[in-house]
Amino acid sequence: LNLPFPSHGLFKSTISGYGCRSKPAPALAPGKTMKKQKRARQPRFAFMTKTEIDHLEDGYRWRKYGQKAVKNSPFPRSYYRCTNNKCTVKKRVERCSDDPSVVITTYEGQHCHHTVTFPRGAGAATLASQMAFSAHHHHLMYNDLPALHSPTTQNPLFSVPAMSSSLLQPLHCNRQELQLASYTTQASSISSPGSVPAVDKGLLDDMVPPAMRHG
DNA sequence: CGACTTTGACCAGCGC
DNA sequence: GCGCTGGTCAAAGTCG
Repeated sequence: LNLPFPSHGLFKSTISGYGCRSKPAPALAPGKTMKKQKRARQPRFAFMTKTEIDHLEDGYRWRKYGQKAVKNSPFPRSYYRCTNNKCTVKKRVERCSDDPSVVITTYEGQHCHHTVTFPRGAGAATLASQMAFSAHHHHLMYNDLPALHSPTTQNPLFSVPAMSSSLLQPLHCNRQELQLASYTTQASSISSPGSVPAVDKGLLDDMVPPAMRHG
């Protein structure tokens, strides 16, 4: 699934000092690793989901590789990597410090494969995956969060003609980069087997790619 | 036993 | 230069 995430002017990539690391260098002492190296930055996008579930199932398998307490937030941030060894996509999951019911998921990179499976059936594509796809489809996600420290973030950033206003609500957190939009969803609608996602069919049809809908 | 999570340590970038 | 912070590693632990 090679989704291009165009770097919109507003979201001009400004990732600097972003952590990178290579394999341990042989010359290093045991237990010591070369932590970071310059690496081509990956496209990033994030979305907020109002849910009690920390780790939303999005059709991919993720392995957690770290968790850190972050400044200005009482909630830890979790780091996940796609378990596909050819896929370098990562995601960070944290809760909004202002609204603990809001989970902020930041994806970095692009999957080089399709979703591994939808355990609850292809028709039960999770809302998270819909969000992720929609991010690309409507170009509405906030790419490269650090770039959002722009004065323009004082106002709502997005108009989303394809989505109902009941699904997309402005959200105001004390973190600048979070003064964006959020999807309001029901956690139960995400995780309940066989339940209908909190989107109407027309919207779902618009959000979920054919490859995710078959079956 | 393999896949996954937890957790402390390590390291680079950045601001002062 | 130093301390803070974020991102990652990797060993140990947990689970099915």
